Amino acid sequence: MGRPTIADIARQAGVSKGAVSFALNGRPGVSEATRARILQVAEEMNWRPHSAARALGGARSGAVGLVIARPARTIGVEPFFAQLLSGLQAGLSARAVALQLLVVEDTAAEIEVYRRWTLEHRVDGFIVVDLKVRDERIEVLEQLAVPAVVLGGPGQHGSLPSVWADDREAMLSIVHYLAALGHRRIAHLAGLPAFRHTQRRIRALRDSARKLGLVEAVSLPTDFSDAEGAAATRHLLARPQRPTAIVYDSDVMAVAGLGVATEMGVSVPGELSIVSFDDSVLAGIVHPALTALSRDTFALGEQVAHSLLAAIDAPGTVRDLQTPTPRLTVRESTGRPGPDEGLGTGGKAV
Amino acid sequence: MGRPTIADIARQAGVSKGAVSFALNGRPGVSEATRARILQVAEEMNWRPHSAARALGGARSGAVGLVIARPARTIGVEPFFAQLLSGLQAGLSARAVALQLLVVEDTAAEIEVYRRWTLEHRVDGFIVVDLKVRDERIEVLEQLAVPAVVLGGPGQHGSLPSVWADDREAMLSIVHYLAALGHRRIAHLAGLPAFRHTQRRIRALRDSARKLGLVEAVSLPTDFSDAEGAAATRHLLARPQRPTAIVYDSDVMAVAGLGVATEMGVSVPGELSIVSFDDSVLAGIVHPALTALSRDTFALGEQVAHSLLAAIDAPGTVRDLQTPTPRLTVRESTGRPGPDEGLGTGGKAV
DNA sequence: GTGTCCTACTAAACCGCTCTAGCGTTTGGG
DNA sequence: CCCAAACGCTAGAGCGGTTTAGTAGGACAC
Repeated sequence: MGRPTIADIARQAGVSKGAVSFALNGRPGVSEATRARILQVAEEMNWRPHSAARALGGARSGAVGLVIARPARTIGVEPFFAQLLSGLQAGLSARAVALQLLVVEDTAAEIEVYRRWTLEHRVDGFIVVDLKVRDERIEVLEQLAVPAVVLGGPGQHGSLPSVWADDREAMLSIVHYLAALGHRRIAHLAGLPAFRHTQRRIRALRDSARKLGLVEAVSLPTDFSDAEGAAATRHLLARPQRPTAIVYDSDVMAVAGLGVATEMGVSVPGELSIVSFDDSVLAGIVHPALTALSRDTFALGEQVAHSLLAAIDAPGTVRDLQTPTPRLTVRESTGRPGPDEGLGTGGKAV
Repeated sequence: MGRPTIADIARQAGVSKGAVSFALNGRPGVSEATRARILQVAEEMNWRPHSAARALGGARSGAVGLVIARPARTIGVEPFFAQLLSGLQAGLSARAVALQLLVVEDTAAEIEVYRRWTLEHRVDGFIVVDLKVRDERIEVLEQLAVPAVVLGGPGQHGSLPSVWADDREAMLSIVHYLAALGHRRIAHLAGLPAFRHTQRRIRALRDSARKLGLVEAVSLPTDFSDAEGAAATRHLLARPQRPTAIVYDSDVMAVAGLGVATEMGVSVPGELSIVSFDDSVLAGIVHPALTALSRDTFALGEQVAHSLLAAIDAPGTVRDLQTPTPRLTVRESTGRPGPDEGLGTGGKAV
């Protein structure tokens, strides 16, 4: 005999299939004595529900989907994603829900996967990341009427609930910290300009620069890659009037920038302060260790998982959820600007 | 009406459900004219197969499983896993097979998941990583008679096919390179001693040390974490007779080690050469950039995916597959040992 | 003309589970 | 004491596909 089915259990326990189903799913309709007996037989036969059979009959598929539209080879670079993934896992596996992961090339392909997986009943819901400024995915998901949770808000994501952190407030805390140290020329190596969070950070920097009376506060968009991070840093440091502090939107870029500074003989933090908008082991192990915005990405993933599970259980009832604002972890890469602040004498000071 | 089923298509096209099934799956039993008509109707109705319905009836579930037994929070640290994942994705998505990912705490839990997912028909096969010295997972999978591919060999994985690279040869290439530069005291910060590849690397170092007549060649086991990597490095560098070169089993540890050396005033590569057994962006962006063993982890993932798909299609026919031996990428962290080689004068030389 | 084979298709069983309708028995209220 | 309600359970109809057994009709050989 192959794997046992509820019919086998029913025969063994001397009851009907229906009774077995009730007993195994903890729902009323059987006496406690019968339930116990059925459970014991099921245990003895090492029975497990056949996930496909359960998913048929209109029930849940027991999986949720995460589709990421980025060049496949770049995913490995971002500690952020891996951390998020681990957190999602933790949140989902508590309820024995599986995660279906797919990396695609672009948003069109991503949307196609949303369509397909929904129609195929392959997943019960989706997690949406990398929210764009005008995001077409939102309305597709709304139209498909499939539960979904958006990572990154607030607002601008239609009827879908989101889990978000206050990027604006975080950027302000960085700028205030740098300004307090005496920095007046701050550069910002931003991420992809199409992303909403990139826009929010750029705007926050501009606003606070005006309020604090900074001499310069420029945001340069990049593609998050170490290559562009390094190139932009080189460009900035070669200018006659160079910034005394650079804020990087990802830790990979920050480390790459640190490498460029070292290579160009610009001392950190003596002549240049570096702040990373993302924290990970990476920021802590380089030398000097990077001052970075710490947030618990793992916990974020767990939170997203919980919101999604709630949205699947009771669509329409889940509200947006704000996670704690990332806090600045001061390490060794930031300090007062040198005496020749912003005059660009060529990197030999201190 | 909800989503269309084959019954809807059958009605619309004026044929039976069976005919529709034949037509949609490209199997004989319908005329070309009828097939074309059915396909067109299916297209018009935007029909997609219900994955659960298909998986019932004994067919494939269309997903494969990857279960990783490591502390959840550490996964994010290893670029290796993320790269592997991306490669797996690429290999699987070509055949529209999904990847079910799960991070568990220990091997016992991992085995339980193999059992569960197999009995639940949730996946069609597994990818096994982190092969241990005496690995109990192998026989569990053999007993479950589920297709599986092991990453890391050769040998010692029962009847399961494996995809592997020659760790031994790779380690030899590192040692030869360092010896040729003049190094006689080499330390090796290894990974978890329970892993087979850790053992192979340790043995390779010991063998070549003997053959090349090195003064010292010690392997210290770690847990792959940046913390242990840093601690062990600190310990090594504080010894009176310190090594002139350290080989790290992961890039994260190598970067952490570089940080410690910098902090202790030990110049790299002047007084200490550093080699990482794993390459990733990380190794290239720190300063000095790390000499590292490069292998195409993404391609490795693709290869594993292909082997697994083949094993699912035709169990028992898939052979072990060796991937290209990683090659050393020489960057800036290695050089000739200083004149005070191995005498440990306190890190002020050069 | 009859028997045989093939093609193109239909009808229905089946996969394993869920869920509803229904039925016999016990329990409680008036 | 009788009827109604509650309980504990059974039978069986789906869910959406796949697959097998069976059949009608035409081509062909003898």
